[in-house]
Parts: sequence; C-alpha cells; structure tokens
Amino acid sequence: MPRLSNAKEQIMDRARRLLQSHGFEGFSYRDISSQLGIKNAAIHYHFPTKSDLGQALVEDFCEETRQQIAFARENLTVRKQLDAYFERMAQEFDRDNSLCPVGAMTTSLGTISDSMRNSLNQLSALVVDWLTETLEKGRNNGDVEFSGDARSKAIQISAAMQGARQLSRLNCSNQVERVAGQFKEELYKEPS
Amino acid sequence: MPRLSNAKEQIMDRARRLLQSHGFEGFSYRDISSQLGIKNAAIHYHFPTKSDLGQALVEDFCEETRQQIAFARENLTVRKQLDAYFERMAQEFDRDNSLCPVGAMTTSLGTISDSMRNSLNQLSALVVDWLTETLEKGRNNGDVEFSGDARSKAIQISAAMQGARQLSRLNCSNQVERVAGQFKEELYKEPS
DNA sequence: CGGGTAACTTACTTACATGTAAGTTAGAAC
DNA sequence: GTTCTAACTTACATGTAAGTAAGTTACCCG
Repeated sequence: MPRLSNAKEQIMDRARRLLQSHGFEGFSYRDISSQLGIKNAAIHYHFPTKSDLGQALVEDFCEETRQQIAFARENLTVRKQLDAYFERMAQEFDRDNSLCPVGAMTTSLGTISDSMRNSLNQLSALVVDWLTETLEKGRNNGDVEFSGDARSKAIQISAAMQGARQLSRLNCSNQVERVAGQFKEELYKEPS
Repeated sequence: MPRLSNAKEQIMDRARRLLQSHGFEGFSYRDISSQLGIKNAAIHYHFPTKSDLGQALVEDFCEETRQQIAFARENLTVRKQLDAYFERMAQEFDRDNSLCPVGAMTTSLGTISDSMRNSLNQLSALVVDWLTETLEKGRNNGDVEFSGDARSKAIQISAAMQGARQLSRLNCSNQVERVAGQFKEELYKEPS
C-alpha cells in the first residue's frame, strides 16, 4: 500500500466534490476513504471531526473567492468582472454539476457548528458585497444599467445564480447560462 | 393512549415542515413519531418506506400548486398574479423559515426514487410554465415590461426566489421580499 | 355480543455513521 | 543503524436510521 503523497489535499478535494453534489450530510468519511483507498480513521487523523473538515472546506472556498475578487477588482472593468462571475458560475456547473457551497449547505444549517455557519455567512457576504460595489460603480460610469438599490440587485443576482444551479441539476440542462444571459441582456442594454 | 384522529394527515404535515427546513435526508421517522407521540412503526404502516412518504409529499405540493395556479389564472390580472406569487414566497418563508420543496431536495437528487424526482420536476415545471405564460401575456398587454425571452425571465425569477429563501435562512433576514421588490420595480417600471 | 379489520405497538434485524484508542510502518534525522 | 515521529491501520464503541414481523387494541358491523 503506497501512502498518499498529499493526503490532506486529496481528502479535501474529494470532500469538496461530495459536498457540492450531495450536501454536507450527504457524504460520509467512508465515501472519501473508499475513493482514495485509505481507511476511515486516516481521515480522522487529518480532520478529527467532520465539523473540522467542513470548516476547512468553507474556509477554502472563502479564500479562493477572496482571491478571485481581489484579482477582478484590480484588473478588470465592471463588465468584464460581471462577465467573469457569470462565466465562472456556468463553468463550475458544467464541470461536475456542482452546487454552490452556500446552496449545498442550506439544509444543514440547523446541525453545523457555529464557526462553519459563520464562515458560510462570510462567503455569501463576500460575493454580495463585491457585486454591490461593482454594480454601483458600473451604474455610475455607465457600464451597466439597472433600477433600484444596488445591494438589492446584488442579492437578486446571487440568489438567482444559486437557484439556477439547483434547477439545472433537477432538469438536467444548464440553466445557469440562460439566467446569466438574461441578466446580461438587462444590465448591458445600452452598449457602453 | 388516545389514537390520532387523522394520523396520515398529521404525519404528512410534520414531514412537510421537516422536509422544508432540513431536507429529505435531514429528518427521520423518529423526528415525526416523537413529535406526534406515536411509534416509528406507526408511520411505516401509513408509508411503508420513506420514499413513499416523500412521493406523497411532493405530489401534495404539486396538487396545491396546480390549484393556486388555476385560481390565479382564472381570477387575477397579470400583475395581481405576479404579486400573489411574490407574496406567497415571502409569507411562506416568514411563517417558518421554510425552503421551497425543490430547493430542499437538491442535495438529495442522487438518492431519491425516479418517481419522486419526476414529480419534483413536474412541480418545478408547473411554476416555470405558468410564469412564462403570465409574463408573456403581461408583456403583450402592457402590464409588465422586460427584455428577452419570457421563459428565460421566468426561470430567472423562480431561481432567484428559491435562492433568496436559502440566503435568508443563512443570514437570518427575509431577503425574499427584497428580491421580490427588486423584480417588481423592474417589471412594473411603467405604470399600467 | 362476537368477529373481523384498521391502526397501531413491541421487538427485532441490518446497515451505516461518527468517533476513539491502541498498535504499526515508513522514512527522516542524527 | 537506531530512534523519533507523522501518517497511517486495526479493532472497537456508540448511536441512529430504515425497515420487518408478529402481536395487540379499538371499534364498527352484523
């Protein structure tokens, strides 16, 4: 039995996929260990409790999102930032039919640890805050067009993306692109 | 021990609440039986397998939705129909922080029976079809305003409502009304 | 009032999930 | 080459879920 070179990473990678397709309570250490050819207890060595694993996963999502947002903010115009966001949502779904982390955890909100819930909240806020800021900026410089409060629009968009990924899994077709396309048509009505 | 007068209904009522707050795999027969003061096996008498219970629940949702749509179609103007839909989403959430059935089941799609999945699909299609038809009708008679394909708009709206209920549970505030308000502002821009 | 059936309870099986404790092995470090 | 430790495995404990079979009770019907 050759040992895994980077067990922790491999465990998190599997857990991540399982989380995004079956939810937090929808997978077990067994699912992970059997896929990696190791034993259950090996996972407990790296993540003593499932809550520890979940916490690590959500923090990972946060970090990744933070980096993507930081990059977008510094390097892209408003429209390119929004395009990249829509594109990422569609691609993530296309790759493996995955849910967004927040959507995948909503049914588990009652059972997860406070710290996990907190990180999830941060993750959601990260996206909404960035969207709000970007939409506002775009409206000011004429890049995008929409009515009402920028934060309301941001919440509307992020909720729709989350829901679209779920609906897409149900009827086996990528509605993410379709919903994104609808938003783009509305936001970009007047060519910049 | 006084027997329950209408056990089947009471079981379904409890199951429905549990489903919409914890997901299909997030509750057990034990949760229901303890709440009703009966034994686990009593539920198995009415619903031999959990799949039978789930099936009954989803079909119930379908029936209820069909009736609401039929009533709306026959008695309400386009704007009143949409208002009623938005209102219902917000109220359902306000009442008990519940998820919409489709949203509550997305993480279980891999494990539920084909017939359940099928009914869920029907439920989702019911709403989207009605929304599509209503939006199209409204655009033709000037009640509502939006750009692009009516079905895309319908999917966008229903996905956003589903997502909004989930986000609302996460950050403990009713974002459903907010998102609905944003849609209304956009759809009703020109007073009819 | 006696019997049959619907609606249960009791008691059990099987399977699986989380988690712990103690023992084992591979490899780096000296 | 021995030793120390990280990274495991083996074995077990506990809890809980789904489901079944057989027995029990309440009640309506003739």
